[in-house]
Amino acid sequence: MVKDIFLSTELDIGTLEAHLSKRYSHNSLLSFKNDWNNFVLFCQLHHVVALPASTTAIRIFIEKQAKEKKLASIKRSLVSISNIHTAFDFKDPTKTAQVKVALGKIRLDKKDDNKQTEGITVQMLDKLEALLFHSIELKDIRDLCIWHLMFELLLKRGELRDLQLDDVCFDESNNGMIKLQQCYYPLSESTNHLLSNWIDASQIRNGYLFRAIDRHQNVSDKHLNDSSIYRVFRRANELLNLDIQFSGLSARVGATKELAKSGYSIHEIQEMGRWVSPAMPNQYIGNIERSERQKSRFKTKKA
DNA sequence: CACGGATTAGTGACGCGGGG
DNA sequence: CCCCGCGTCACTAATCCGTG
Repeated sequence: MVKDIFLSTELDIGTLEAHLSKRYSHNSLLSFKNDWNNFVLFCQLHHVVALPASTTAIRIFIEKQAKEKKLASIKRSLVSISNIHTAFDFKDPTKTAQVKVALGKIRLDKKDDNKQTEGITVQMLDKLEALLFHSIELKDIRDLCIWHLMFELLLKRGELRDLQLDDVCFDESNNGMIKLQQCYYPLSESTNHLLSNWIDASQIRNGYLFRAIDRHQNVSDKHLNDSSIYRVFRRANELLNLDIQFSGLSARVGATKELAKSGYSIHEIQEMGRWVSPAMPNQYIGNIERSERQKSRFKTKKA
């Protein structure tokens, strides 16, 4: 019986996908699968039924999970369990008051357990430029361009990865622009220069804008891998000799904070960063805003 | 405007490939 | 045979959007 494989901790993505009514992306399916197998294992250890699971079993499960997992992971595992119950037409055991209360407690305990990516600052970018500006190594030219471009355009990792040479264009005054989602984003003079350097040096004529380079300076024709973009930022860490850890989102986070400091409104930043909602820019600059409010209150008091 | 649900990002392990 | 830069895999965690 098909249900057996759902109770075996050996559920695979294909079987799972076949039983879900909605289509999901690969990563989502991967997560559902892992979460579910994890839950089944728990049920086996405690000799309780996983499908359908009792609401008490779910509660004890998440309370145990909370000891080692982040809140985001627990929330997602509830979603996974919910999905599989729905797929088999069982009543959803995660939607009960008992589970909600337990999750609420966990939420309070883990209020600040999600750490935010470290942002890269203008000063750091300047220093990187000073370090590598005269280098003729292809990799140096590429990475320097990536750091600046991602910062200036608030690019996500995936957006950088998918950029094509055709997305680079020039206005009447020969100023560089990048096309993203049908919009044109102008580049600063210095970033424009770094980009031209890269295009000249790499001799890319078409296709993906940023690509892998092996140590013999051979430029691949495929796009730069997600992991590689992450490594490009970790390289910035090493070059700057910093304690903090950068990641593929560092330019986006750093630029958001920098823009807020320069007086841009949340709405403007949201548009620049192509966020659909202002929630994320709000989160990134939340601390700055609060501290600014504190400062201004201090000023008025003094005056 | 908090939260539920879905997607994307982070990250170590491992392996590849070819010049030294 | 080693090494470097990268791609792939496999997983966890953070981001992000719609909605009520």
